[in-house]
Amino acid sequence: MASRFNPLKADAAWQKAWDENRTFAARDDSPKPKSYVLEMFPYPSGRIHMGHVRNYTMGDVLARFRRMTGHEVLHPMGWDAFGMPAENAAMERNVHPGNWTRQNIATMKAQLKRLGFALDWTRELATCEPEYYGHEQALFLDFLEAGLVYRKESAVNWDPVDMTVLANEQVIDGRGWRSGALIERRKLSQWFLKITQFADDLLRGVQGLEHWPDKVKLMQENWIGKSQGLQFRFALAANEIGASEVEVFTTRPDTIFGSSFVAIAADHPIAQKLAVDSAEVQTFIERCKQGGTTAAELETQEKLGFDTGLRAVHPFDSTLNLPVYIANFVLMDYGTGAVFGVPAHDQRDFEFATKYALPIRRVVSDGDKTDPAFTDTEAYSGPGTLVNSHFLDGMDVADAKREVITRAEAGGWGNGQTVWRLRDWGVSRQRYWGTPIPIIHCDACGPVGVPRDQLPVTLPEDVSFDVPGNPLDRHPTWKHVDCPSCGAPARRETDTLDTFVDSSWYFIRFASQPKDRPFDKAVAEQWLPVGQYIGGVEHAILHLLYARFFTRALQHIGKLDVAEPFGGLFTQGMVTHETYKAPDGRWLSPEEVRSGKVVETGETVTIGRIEKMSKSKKNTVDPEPIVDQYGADAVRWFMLSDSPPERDLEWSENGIEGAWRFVQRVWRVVDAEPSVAGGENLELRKLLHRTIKGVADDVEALHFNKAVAKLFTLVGAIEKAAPSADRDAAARTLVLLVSPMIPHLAEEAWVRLGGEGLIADAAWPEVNPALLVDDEVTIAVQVNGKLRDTLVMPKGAAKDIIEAAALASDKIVRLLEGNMPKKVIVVPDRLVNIVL
RNA sequence: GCGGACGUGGCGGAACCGGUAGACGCCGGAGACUUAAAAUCUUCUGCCCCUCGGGGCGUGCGGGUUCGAGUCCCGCCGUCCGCACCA
Repeated sequence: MASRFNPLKADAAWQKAWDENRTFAARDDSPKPKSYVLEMFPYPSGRIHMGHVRNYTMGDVLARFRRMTGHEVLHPMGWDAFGMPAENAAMERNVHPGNWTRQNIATMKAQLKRLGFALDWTRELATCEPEYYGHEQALFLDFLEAGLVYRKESAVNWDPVDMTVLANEQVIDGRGWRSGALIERRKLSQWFLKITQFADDLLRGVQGLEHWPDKVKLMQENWIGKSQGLQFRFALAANEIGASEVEVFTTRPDTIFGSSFVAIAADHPIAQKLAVDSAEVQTFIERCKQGGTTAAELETQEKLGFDTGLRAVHPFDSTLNLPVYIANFVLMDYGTGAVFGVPAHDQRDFEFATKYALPIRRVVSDGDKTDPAFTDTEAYSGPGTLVNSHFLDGMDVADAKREVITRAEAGGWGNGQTVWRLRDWGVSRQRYWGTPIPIIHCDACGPVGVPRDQLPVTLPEDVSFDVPGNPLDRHPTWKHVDCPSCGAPARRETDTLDTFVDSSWYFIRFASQPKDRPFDKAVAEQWLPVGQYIGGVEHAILHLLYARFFTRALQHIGKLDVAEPFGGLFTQGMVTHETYKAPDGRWLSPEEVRSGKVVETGETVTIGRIEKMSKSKKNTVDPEPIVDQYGADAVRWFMLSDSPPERDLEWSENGIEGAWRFVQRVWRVVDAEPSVAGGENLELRKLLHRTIKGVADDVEALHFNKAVAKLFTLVGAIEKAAPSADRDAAARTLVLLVSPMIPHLAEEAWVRLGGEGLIADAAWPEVNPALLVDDEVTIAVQVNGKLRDTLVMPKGAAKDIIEAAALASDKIVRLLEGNMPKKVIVVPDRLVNIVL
């Protein structure tokens, strides 16, 4: 008798069975080939959202599939548990960040469990626990000892009301996002990690990441931003402030004879010196600092310059003196904070020179124009031959660059130089809810590392958030300690580490978690690198770059012999939903809307763009009630259907309904009475084997939507097939094929079919290659490239036989009207094209 | 501005290496079962002509290469993403 699959009962029962059997616990000592599947661990914000569900479903399918294909799979889960939201909650609701976070973790863990993910919960970790961050502190000290950590004064965004440092994203129109206070630039002593020391390695390493999306690789390359050129000094003509030279960096030393000015940043030391005695300079510098740094503002912002009266002497022609300007477009923190301007060959310089009537001199010919007078309306920055450049004339750009660098080095006034866009990583945060930086400041000894036997430096629990500022800093006792070096009274560092540090090595700790050290080298190396890492593109730059840096830094100090942490990377698309607005302009949630009307008031709703689910637009769908209603399998199936995983998936009621129907269809197929009739069905058997092969290939390539389509086709074919032994076999195999995607139903069906053990431990079905080849093929018959007929022929039929058959077809005979074709093209097993 | 991705029915999307465009799903139409509904099943469903045979058009637009182009080349248009005064 046909029954229905009841996810309410099945989900919980099988989740319990997997738990009790420790089915998904990864064994370090397994002889099987190892496979590490990892999704980016979540921030415990409160509840699981659809983005998590999609992300973890994809990883789960791959993890389960890898298990079926004979791998020992590590598929762990943990919590990126430090960060600002916990402190915000503490301030708003007077709860302790730790309680708030741990409560969220408990909630979200329960939610994840209800989706039946094949996770190794024995390795669960939370970055906010001393068992994790204590080891991070040890790594920090390792890096400190290895010279990879240093302390430097650095400007920060300071909110004077909240008395805290803000990230750039938290500064909106120059004001603190929370307090609304005008933000000050303050200089604070901060800790930095020397990521720039690895800039070249990180850049070169990108090339080797074959299983990363090109897009992400490119973003990393651009972020690292390598520029090669010449750094050199201009001598300055005698002047009142006693500056003798100004150093500039250029990627176009070849154009040196086209330079007509030097420009320095507003905060360049020379500008600062000039400002001391000049109100005019002070005013100009102030003006430069105004104006935002947003894209739109920069686009429209005028190039401003101030002629300092200083004159720079051209290194190759001492009779040539270039005016030195302070300019608002020169950045102090890139290169040397000073540039020389070549208006003919740089658009920005061109605009500046036009505005201040500076000479524009052509030194690179674009092929036909060689005249020094430059009359074009925009700069020419393409390739060409040097002209009007003395000894460089006739060289191409690359040769001229080399020549100038050689001469500069020989003359002792400059050097070939590589400049990076990448900055060292400032990791100090003036916050409570983060990893305490294990440093003690002593007046006599300076900053001293906390002795290893005193780790972890734990966060004090008794803190209050009713006053703005860093609770660690105003804690009555916590920071008062003795210097480990000289014993004098000293102060603890009260800054904590950027949470990106926490996520820079968690994947290593997952692979190996001894109590007494961050990880065991040999064990971690068995699992690493992560075979497949899955997460959102929003982490394409920072997290992935920091994790790559950390791994290389660990390799550098000999702790781990792995260069790249993530062998394969996949960035999945977002889950989106339509947005709705009431007539008064407020956003409406999907539950408030039915058939274009506001449920309560009957007002007409404006349907807006399809956007990423977000609380502010109210277009979120909470996964939990959906799981309640349809079960985990339907939700999982929907997450995999239709949209390619790298693209956005639009949540829809119809979509989840369709997924639910599919789950029940599979159940009905399996639930059918076994055949007693026997008999065979070769077509079905062939389709089955094509599907085994196809689904495996698709899952391996993360093309879940294609795998889903193939499974739909197979289910449809089984439904239509008359009872036979082949049909029974197909139904049984189907259960194996869908088991990575809808594992609860698969377990339930496995029992019903008399399968042994858990299907989670079953092997992926074998493909019979003989069944993948067809002995008959359909051949398209075209006339002048247009399809006119099809023929069914034995596979591998000879060309002349196919041609004869095509020409003999009724339709073709009619179309030919007795004419001879000019040409007949035959592609064996594919098509015939008759050209008239 | 620089860099990148993409553009296929009403919708999400398939289409290996240039070889039958629209698989599969959703929506929609018609029908079966039912007192009725739900569920389920059958069937149709790119557009336009047409007398049932069939014909024409069709992968953002305009060209080109080819026996043959969604796929390759050139030029446009549009959407999205990243970076951004980077010397």
